[in-house]
Amino acid sequence: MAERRTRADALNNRARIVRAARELLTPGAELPMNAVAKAAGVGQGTLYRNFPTREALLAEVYRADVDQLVSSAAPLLERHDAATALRRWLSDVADYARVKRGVLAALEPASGHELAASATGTIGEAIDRLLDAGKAEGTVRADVDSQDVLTLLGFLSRMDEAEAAERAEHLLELIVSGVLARS
Amino acid sequence: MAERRTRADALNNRARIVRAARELLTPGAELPMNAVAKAAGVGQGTLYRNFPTREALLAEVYRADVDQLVSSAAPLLERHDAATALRRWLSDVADYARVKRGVLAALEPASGHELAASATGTIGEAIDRLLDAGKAEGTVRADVDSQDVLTLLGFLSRMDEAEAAERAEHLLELIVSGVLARS
DNA sequence: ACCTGAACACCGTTCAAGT
DNA sequence: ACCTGAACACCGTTCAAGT
Repeated sequence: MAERRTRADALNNRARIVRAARELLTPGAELPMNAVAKAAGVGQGTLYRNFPTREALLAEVYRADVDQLVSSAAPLLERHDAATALRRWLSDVADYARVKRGVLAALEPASGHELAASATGTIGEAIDRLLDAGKAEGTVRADVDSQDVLTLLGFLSRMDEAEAAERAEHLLELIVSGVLARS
Repeated sequence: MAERRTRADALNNRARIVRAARELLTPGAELPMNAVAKAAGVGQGTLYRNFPTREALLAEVYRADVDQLVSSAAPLLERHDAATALRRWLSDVADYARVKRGVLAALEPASGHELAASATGTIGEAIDRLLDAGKAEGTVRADVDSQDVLTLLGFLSRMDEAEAAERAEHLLELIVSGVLARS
């Protein structure tokens, strides 16, 4: 079981791919795979071995941001009732998604394929903690799971920029309202 | 203002394009524009003059179906309270969207571009009638409009087949729950 | 007036050949 | 063991040339 040493150039390439992707992701944010490889100065094959799908690449680019969102859930739960904490946390996530388009879409586990490893796990767990607290309070519907919420957030983050600016906040309010229990 | 006569071959081509598109749209339902032109036996230019966007083409393909959905709203409102009518109608639409993927996505007016003419108009009006009846009853949130509902339905209809089969119904229930007023 | 289809400018992805 | 980049098989869209 000796830890296989990864070659230094391989590590280096991976880092450069992630950095290049981050730099290419800005406003309207298309992200052609070929463009990433070129900007990173690697062959397309290298890109694909490191990141078999665009989602895998995006998940890595946004890992730090996502970790921060995940860890912001616990403090909210300490200071507020669960319904409020949930509402605020989702609002934060939506704000974040508005500037960094495609984050949630990358995290949302696309039907067939394996739940994209740790990132999806932890963000799913954060949502579950919020939902569970709300269910214990009786303020969140018992039949809602983190999967539902992630899917709905994924929808919002796929809206194009203009539409999101106008409507995302209001739609999130409707979604939250649907997740909360009738009183 | 004399009505300009359209050439018979042009009318014919348009009809063949629509028919070809309908036949190509089946299960997993990709719809390459080139494939439509080829199947219709016309040049790509002809396709593009008749239907500048894929959405325009889809809207035409599904016009009859959409008309039927639109006209099914009124009878529901006669027989049920508005909340029930809304719920049933949305459920019908979702069922329909599950077999004919992409219908709603075609109708949802994409941010910038002009509301795709009559179809969007009438389906929007059908939703508004349901919502207005609900608002009069006090069972629908006052701040919801048909635009919101169409956007949310559009999301659902863009899920891939496997995910839709598993989750669409439940997600629709959450959405309806969000649209209804707190009691 | 309307049509055709070659042509252009892109994609994502693979894989033989190199080091 | 890892890399490169040419090559393949697609897209959507345009526009010169035809009828």
